[in-house]
Amino acid sequence: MSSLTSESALGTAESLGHPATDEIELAGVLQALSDPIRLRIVVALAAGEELSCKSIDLPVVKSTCTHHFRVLREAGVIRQRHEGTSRLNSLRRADLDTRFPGLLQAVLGALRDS
Amino acid sequence: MSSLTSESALGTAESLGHPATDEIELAGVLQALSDPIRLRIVVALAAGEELSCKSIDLPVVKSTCTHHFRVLREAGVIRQRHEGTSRLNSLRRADLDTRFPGLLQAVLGALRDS
DNA sequence: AGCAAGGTTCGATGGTCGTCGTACAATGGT
DNA sequence: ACCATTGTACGACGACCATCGAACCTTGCT
Repeated sequence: MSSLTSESALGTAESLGHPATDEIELAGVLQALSDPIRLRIVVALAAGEELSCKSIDLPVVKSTCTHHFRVLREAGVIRQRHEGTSRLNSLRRADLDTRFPGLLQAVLGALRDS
Repeated sequence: MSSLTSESALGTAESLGHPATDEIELAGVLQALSDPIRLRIVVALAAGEELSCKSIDLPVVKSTCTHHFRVLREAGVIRQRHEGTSRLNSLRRADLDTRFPGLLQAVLGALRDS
């Protein structure tokens, strides 16, 4: 299912299962973005700053939070890295723009209105 | 679940549960587009012509086909109308562009490469 | 009237998803 | 050393989803 099998996705120092840019799949990204909670996460990250899971307040418990961040990470939407006890998340904006030009911008634009 | 309760969505002459333009929801559209078979349908309709269900050949049986077209219709991605014994489908391109500018174009662009 | 073609409806099935709670792990401060 | 903080892992549960087959409906043709 996951297709996180490439070297670049798993091996390197600090990463935990990020797909390479050219491995990001459209259906996967759309799927990942089709959940309201995950859309909120993306909106929060759209400002550009790295945010810990806890700093985005969501109406779900911790373990569910972990789940949503993992879905976004495995789809290639966000990047996660460890920093002390927390995990910092950021949007893979450049990677997404490379792979699917205009997509993220369109989604964020649609989100700004609502 | 469906939120297809408005007058404009259900009542009129030829329509069967199309959401009004301003009722189209982003998460619903993304969800609808997150299935490979439905993406194939969208690609086929992107040329601009109305197509019957049968004229798009998909690796599923009829009833599954009906299911996918309904998902796309209820999400506001396509429009369906009766014509004789068949049902003609078309992309709601203008409506989607109004509601989520650039989104459809980005998706279609991403699809063209793959 | 009879029939073929194109779609829908319904029930069933197996798989995935979102959610939770509990237990666990890692880090940093006191 | 202890503990609080932050997050993960795992198991469970209910809901939803994609798929199929069979029965049915509608339209158009002969």
